[in-house]
Amino acid sequence: MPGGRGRGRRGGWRWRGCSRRMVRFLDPVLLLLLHRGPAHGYTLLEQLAEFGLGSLNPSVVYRTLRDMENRGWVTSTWDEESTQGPPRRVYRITAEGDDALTQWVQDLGETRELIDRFVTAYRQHMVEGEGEYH
Amino acid sequence: MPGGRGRGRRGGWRWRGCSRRMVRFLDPVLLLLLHRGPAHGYTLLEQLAEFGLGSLNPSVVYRTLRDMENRGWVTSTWDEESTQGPPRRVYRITAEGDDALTQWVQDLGETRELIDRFVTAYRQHMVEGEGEYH
DNA sequence: CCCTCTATTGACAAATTGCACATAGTGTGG
DNA sequence: CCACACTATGTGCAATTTGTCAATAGAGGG
Repeated sequence: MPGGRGRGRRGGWRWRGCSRRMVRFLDPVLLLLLHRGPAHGYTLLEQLAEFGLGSLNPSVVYRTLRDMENRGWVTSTWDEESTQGPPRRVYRITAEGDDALTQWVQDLGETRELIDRFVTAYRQHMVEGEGEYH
Repeated sequence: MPGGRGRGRRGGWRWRGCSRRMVRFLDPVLLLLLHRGPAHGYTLLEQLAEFGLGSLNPSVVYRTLRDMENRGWVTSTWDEESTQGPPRRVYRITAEGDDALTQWVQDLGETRELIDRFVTAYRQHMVEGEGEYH
Protein backbone atom coordinates (compact mmCIF):
# COMPACT_ATOMS: atom_id res chain seq x y z
CA MET A 1 0.00 0.00 0.00
CA PRO A 2 2.49 2.63 -1.12
CA GLY A 3 1.43 6.17 -0.41
CA GLY A 4 -0.87 4.94 2.32
CA ARG A 5 -0.63 6.52 5.71
CA GLY A 6 -1.70 6.39 9.28
CA ARG A 7 -1.74 2.68 9.69
CA GLY A 8 0.48 2.70 12.72
CA ARG A 9 -1.48 2.26 15.93
CA ARG A 10 -0.31 3.98 19.13
CA GLY A 11 3.46 3.92 19.27
CA GLY A 12 3.66 4.45 15.58
CA TRP A 13 2.16 7.84 15.10
CA ARG A 14 3.35 9.31 18.34
CA TRP A 15 6.98 8.58 17.79
CA ARG A 16 6.78 9.52 14.15
CA GLY A 17 5.04 12.79 14.87
CA CYS A 18 7.64 13.52 17.47
CA SER A 19 10.48 12.88 15.10
CA ARG A 20 9.01 15.09 12.44
CA ARG A 21 8.44 17.81 14.95
CA MET A 22 12.11 17.72 15.73
CA VAL A 23 13.24 17.73 12.15
CA ARG A 24 11.34 20.99 11.85
CA PHE A 25 13.53 22.58 14.45
CA LEU A 26 16.72 21.45 12.92
CA ASP A 27 17.24 24.37 10.55
CA PRO A 28 16.78 27.14 13.09
CA VAL A 29 18.74 25.37 15.79
CA LEU A 30 21.69 24.78 13.50
CA LEU A 31 21.59 28.41 12.43
CA LEU A 32 21.58 29.57 16.02
CA LEU A 33 24.48 27.29 16.93
CA LEU A 34 26.43 28.55 13.95
CA HIS A 35 25.59 32.10 14.86
CA ARG A 36 27.55 31.54 18.05
CA GLY A 37 30.52 30.64 15.88
CA PRO A 38 31.85 28.32 13.18
CA ALA A 39 31.65 24.64 13.98
CA HIS A 40 32.04 21.14 12.59
CA GLY A 41 29.05 19.02 11.72
CA TYR A 42 30.02 16.47 14.31
CA THR A 43 30.22 19.11 17.02
CA LEU A 44 26.85 20.53 16.06
CA LEU A 45 25.47 17.04 16.17
CA GLU A 46 26.42 16.80 19.82
CA GLN A 47 25.09 20.22 20.70
CA LEU A 48 21.65 19.45 19.35
CA ALA A 49 20.65 17.66 22.53
CA GLU A 50 20.72 21.06 24.22
CA PHE A 51 17.59 21.91 22.26
CA GLY A 52 15.86 18.59 22.61
CA LEU A 53 17.13 17.40 19.28
CA GLY A 54 19.26 14.52 20.48
CA SER A 55 18.53 11.20 18.78
CA LEU A 56 18.50 12.64 15.30
CA ASN A 57 20.23 10.48 12.74
CA PRO A 58 23.59 12.01 11.76
CA SER A 59 22.76 11.60 8.09
CA VAL A 60 19.82 13.89 8.54
CA VAL A 61 21.95 16.54 10.17
CA TYR A 62 24.72 16.43 7.59
CA ARG A 63 22.18 16.49 4.82
CA THR A 64 20.49 19.48 6.35
CA LEU A 65 23.81 21.30 6.58
CA ARG A 66 24.50 20.67 2.92
CA ASP A 67 21.01 21.84 2.03
CA MET A 68 21.55 25.01 3.99
CA GLU A 69 24.77 25.50 2.11
CA ASN A 70 22.90 25.16 -1.18
CA ARG A 71 20.53 27.85 -0.01
CA GLY A 72 23.46 30.07 0.83
CA TRP A 73 22.73 30.15 4.55
CA VAL A 74 26.12 28.71 5.44
CA THR A 75 29.46 28.07 3.80
CA SER A 76 31.87 25.28 4.52
CA THR A 77 35.59 24.67 4.18
CA TRP A 78 37.77 21.75 5.12
CA ASP A 79 39.49 22.16 8.43
CA GLU A 80 43.25 22.49 7.88
CA GLU A 81 44.41 21.22 11.26
CA SER A 82 43.76 17.50 11.18
CA THR A 83 42.54 15.85 14.35
CA GLN A 84 41.58 12.41 15.60
CA GLY A 85 39.97 11.23 12.39
CA PRO A 86 39.31 12.14 8.79
CA PRO A 87 39.15 15.78 7.64
CA ARG A 88 36.25 17.77 9.00
CA ARG A 89 34.15 20.47 7.46
CA VAL A 90 33.86 23.79 9.20
CA TYR A 91 30.55 25.52 8.71
CA ARG A 92 30.09 29.26 8.99
CA ILE A 93 26.86 31.19 8.87
CA THR A 94 26.45 33.82 6.15
CA ALA A 95 24.57 37.12 6.10
CA GLU A 96 21.74 35.30 4.35
CA GLY A 97 21.84 32.73 7.08
CA ASP A 98 21.42 35.54 9.61
CA ASP A 99 18.34 36.69 7.77
CA ALA A 100 17.00 33.18 7.62
CA LEU A 101 17.52 32.82 11.35
CA THR A 102 15.58 36.00 11.99
CA GLN A 103 12.79 34.70 9.78
CA TRP A 104 12.79 31.41 11.61
CA VAL A 105 12.51 33.06 14.97
CA GLN A 106 9.54 35.04 13.78
CA ASP A 107 8.05 31.96 12.20
CA LEU A 108 8.42 29.95 15.36
CA GLY A 109 6.84 32.81 17.27
CA GLU A 110 3.80 32.60 15.02
CA THR A 111 3.65 28.87 15.46
CA ARG A 112 3.73 29.41 19.20
CA GLU A 113 0.79 31.77 18.88
CA LEU A 114 -1.16 29.15 17.01
CA ILE A 115 -0.41 26.54 19.61
CA ASP A 116 -1.47 28.91 22.36
CA ARG A 117 -4.68 29.73 20.61
CA PHE A 118 -5.40 26.07 20.14
CA VAL A 119 -4.61 25.03 23.67
CA THR A 120 -6.63 27.93 25.05
CA ALA A 121 -9.61 26.94 22.94
CA TYR A 122 -9.17 23.37 24.10
CA ARG A 123 -9.08 24.25 27.80
CA GLN A 124 -12.02 26.60 27.48
CA HIS A 125 -14.05 23.98 25.67
CA MET A 126 -13.20 21.41 28.29
CA VAL A 127 -14.34 23.46 31.27
CA GLU A 128 -17.46 24.70 29.50
CA GLY A 129 -18.58 21.31 28.30
CA GLU A 130 -18.07 19.55 31.63
CA GLY A 131 -20.83 17.12 30.73
CA GLU A 132 -19.59 15.90 27.40
CA TYR A 133 -21.95 15.59 24.51
CA HIS A 134 -21.02 11.99 23.88
CA MET B 1 16.87 16.52 -9.84
CA PRO B 2 14.44 14.20 -8.11
CA GLY B 3 14.85 14.07 -4.39
CA GLY B 4 16.54 17.45 -4.46
CA ARG B 5 15.39 20.10 -2.08
CA GLY B 6 15.70 23.65 -1.00
CA ARG B 7 16.14 25.18 -4.38
CA GLY B 8 13.40 27.73 -3.94
CA ARG B 9 14.76 31.10 -3.02
CA ARG B 10 12.85 33.40 -0.67
CA GLY B 11 9.15 33.04 -1.30
CA GLY B 12 9.63 29.38 -1.95
CA TRP B 13 10.75 28.01 1.36
CA ARG B 14 8.85 30.44 3.48
CA TRP B 15 5.48 29.73 1.98
CA ARG B 16 6.14 26.04 1.85
CA GLY B 17 7.29 25.90 5.41
CA CYS B 18 4.21 27.82 6.42
CA SER B 19 1.92 25.42 4.68
CA ARG B 20 3.57 22.44 6.24
CA ARG B 21 3.37 24.04 9.63
CA MET B 22 -0.36 24.32 9.18
CA VAL B 23 -0.86 20.79 7.96
CA ARG B 24 0.71 19.74 11.26
CA PHE B 25 -2.12 21.37 13.14
CA LEU B 26 -4.82 19.84 11.09
CA ASP B 27 -5.29 16.64 13.05
CA PRO B 28 -5.62 18.22 16.48
CA VAL B 29 -7.79 21.06 15.25
CA LEU B 30 -10.19 18.71 13.52
CA LEU B 31 -10.37 16.59 16.64
CA LEU B 32 -11.16 19.62 18.76
CA LEU B 33 -13.84 20.80 16.38
CA LEU B 34 -15.38 17.35 16.36
CA HIS B 35 -15.18 17.19 20.12
CA ARG B 36 -17.59 20.11 20.15
CA GLY B 37 -20.00 17.97 18.15
CA PRO B 38 -20.52 15.99 14.95
CA ALA B 39 -19.98 17.90 11.76
CA HIS B 40 -19.66 17.66 8.00
CA GLY B 41 -16.32 17.88 6.28
CA TYR B 42 -17.39 21.00 4.49
CA THR B 43 -18.40 22.69 7.70
CA LEU B 44 -15.13 21.77 9.35
CA LEU B 45 -13.37 23.16 6.34
CA GLU B 46 -14.90 26.55 6.99
CA GLN B 47 -14.20 26.48 10.71
CA LEU B 48 -10.51 25.89 10.19
CA ALA B 49 -9.87 29.57 9.62
CA GLU B 50 -10.66 30.09 13.28
CA PHE B 51 -7.38 28.38 14.06
CA GLY B 52 -5.32 29.97 11.37
CA LEU B 53 -5.81 27.05 9.04
CA GLY B 54 -7.75 28.79 6.31
CA SER B 55 -6.32 28.33 2.84
CA LEU B 56 -5.85 24.61 3.17
CA ASN B 57 -6.79 22.65 0.08
CA PRO B 58 -10.10 20.82 0.65
CA SER B 59 -8.58 17.59 -0.64
CA VAL B 60 -6.09 17.70 2.18
CA VAL B 61 -8.81 18.10 4.76
CA TYR B 62 -11.02 15.34 3.40
CA ARG B 63 -8.06 13.06 3.12
CA THR B 64 -7.07 13.77 6.69
CA LEU B 65 -10.58 13.00 7.87
CA ARG B 66 -10.53 9.66 6.12
CA ASP B 67 -7.11 8.92 7.57
CA MET B 68 -8.39 9.72 11.03
CA GLU B 69 -11.27 7.35 10.39
CA ASN B 70 -8.81 4.60 9.46
CA ARG B 71 -7.06 5.19 12.75
CA GLY B 72 -10.36 4.90 14.55
CA TRP B 73 -10.32 8.48 15.82
CA VAL B 74 -13.59 9.34 14.12
CA THR B 75 -16.48 7.54 12.47
CA SER B 76 -18.60 8.78 9.60
CA THR B 77 -22.09 8.17 8.29
CA TRP B 78 -24.00 9.69 5.41
CA ASP B 79 -26.33 12.45 6.45
CA GLU B 80 -29.94 11.36 5.94
CA GLU B 81 -31.48 14.79 5.52
CA SER B 82 -30.36 15.95 2.09
CA THR B 83 -29.59 19.62 1.62
CA GLN B 84 -28.42 22.00 -1.07
CA GLY B 85 -26.05 19.59 -2.76
CA PRO B 86 -24.89 15.98 -2.83
CA PRO B 87 -25.00 13.76 0.27
CA ARG B 88 -22.71 14.76 3.07
CA ARG B 89 -20.72 12.76 5.53
CA VAL B 90 -21.18 13.40 9.22
CA TYR B 91 -18.08 12.83 11.28
CA ARG B 92 -18.15 11.98 14.96
CA ILE B 93 -15.23 11.68 17.31
CA THR B 94 -14.69 8.36 19.08
CA ALA B 95 -13.29 7.53 22.51
CA GLU B 96 -9.99 6.82 20.80
CA GLY B 97 -10.23 10.19 19.15
CA ASP B 98 -10.62 11.74 22.58
CA ASP B 99 -7.44 10.04 23.69
CA ALA B 100 -5.65 11.18 20.58
CA LEU B 101 -6.78 14.74 21.21
CA THR B 102 -5.41 14.60 24.74
CA GLN B 103 -2.14 13.30 23.39
CA TRP B 104 -2.03 16.04 20.81
CA VAL B 105 -2.58 18.74 23.37
CA GLN B 106 0.27 17.39 25.42
CA ASP B 107 2.42 17.03 22.35
CA LEU B 108 1.75 20.60 21.29
CA GLY B 109 2.56 21.72 24.82
CA GLU B 110 5.95 20.07 24.52
CA THR B 111 6.50 21.65 21.16
CA ARG B 112 5.69 24.99 22.72
CA GLU B 113 8.30 24.35 25.37
CA LEU B 114 10.89 23.63 22.72
CA ILE B 115 10.04 26.80 20.88
CA ASP B 116 10.27 28.80 24.08
CA ARG B 117 13.61 27.30 24.92
CA PHE B 118 14.88 28.08 21.48
CA VAL B 119 13.62 31.64 21.37
CA THR B 120 14.97 32.28 24.84
CA ALA B 121 18.38 30.99 23.84
CA TYR B 122 18.20 33.14 20.73
CA ARG B 123 17.36 36.35 22.60
CA GLN B 124 19.96 35.70 25.24
CA HIS B 125 22.61 35.04 22.62
CA MET B 126 21.65 38.22 20.82
CA VAL B 127 21.96 40.53 23.80
CA GLU B 128 25.16 38.86 25.00
CA GLY B 129 26.90 38.95 21.69
CA GLU B 130 26.07 42.55 20.87
CA GLY B 131 29.27 42.83 18.89
CA GLU B 132 28.80 39.93 16.51
CA TYR B 133 31.67 37.60 15.83
CA HIS B 134 31.35 38.05 12.11
C1' DC C 1 46.24 -6.57 11.39
C1' DC C 2 41.83 -5.93 13.62
C1' DC C 3 38.89 -3.20 16.12
C1' DT C 4 36.93 1.09 17.75
C1' DC C 5 36.03 5.84 17.57
C1' DT C 6 35.71 10.01 14.93
C1' DA C 7 33.55 12.18 10.66
C1' DT C 8 31.12 12.58 6.45
C1' DT C 9 28.57 10.96 2.48
C1' DG C 10 25.48 8.20 -0.86
C1' DA C 11 21.68 5.79 -2.24
C1' DC C 12 17.15 4.21 -1.99
C1' DA C 13 12.67 2.98 0.05
C1' DA C 14 8.83 4.89 2.36
C1' DA C 15 5.93 8.54 3.81
C1' DT C 16 3.90 13.03 3.10
C1' DT C 17 2.03 16.91 0.58
C1' DG C 18 0.17 19.80 -3.27
C1' DC C 19 -2.59 20.07 -6.94
C1' DA C 20 -5.40 19.35 -10.77
C1' DC C 21 -9.23 17.22 -11.97
C1' DA C 22 -13.45 13.96 -11.51
C1' DT C 23 -18.04 13.30 -9.76
C1' DA C 24 -22.53 14.77 -8.33
C1' DG C 25 -26.75 17.08 -6.57
C1' DT C 26 -29.35 21.55 -6.40
C1' DG C 27 -30.96 25.92 -7.68
C1' DT C 28 -31.18 29.97 -11.00
C1' DG C 29 -31.48 32.70 -15.22
C1' DG C 30 -32.26 32.73 -20.06
C1' DC D 1 -33.63 22.38 -21.72
C1' DC D 2 -28.92 24.33 -21.27
C1' DA D 3 -25.35 26.80 -19.11
C1' DC D 4 -23.60 28.02 -14.97
C1' DA D 5 -22.60 28.59 -10.15
C1' DC D 6 -22.35 26.73 -5.69
C1' DT D 7 -22.27 22.96 -2.39
C1' DA D 8 -19.70 18.54 -1.23
C1' DT D 9 -16.60 14.81 -1.59
C1' DG D 10 -13.18 11.81 -3.71
C1' DT D 11 -9.09 10.10 -6.92
C1' DG D 12 -4.74 9.95 -8.84
C1' DC D 13 -0.18 11.24 -9.43
C1' DA D 14 4.00 14.01 -9.36
C1' DA D 15 7.05 16.24 -6.32
C1' DT D 16 9.07 16.68 -1.94
C1' DT D 17 10.62 15.10 2.47
C1' DT D 18 12.20 11.80 5.80
C1' DG D 19 14.26 7.42 7.63
C1' DT D 20 17.56 4.06 7.35
C1' DC D 21 21.42 1.38 6.02
C1' DA D 22 25.61 1.02 4.45
C1' DA D 23 30.06 2.94 2.42
C1' DT D 24 34.25 5.51 2.94
C1' DA D 25 38.18 6.99 5.58
C1' DG D 26 41.70 8.55 8.93
C1' DA D 27 43.76 7.88 13.73
C1' DG D 28 45.05 5.24 17.60
C1' DG D 29 45.34 1.15 20.69
C1' DG D 30 46.38 -3.67 21.52
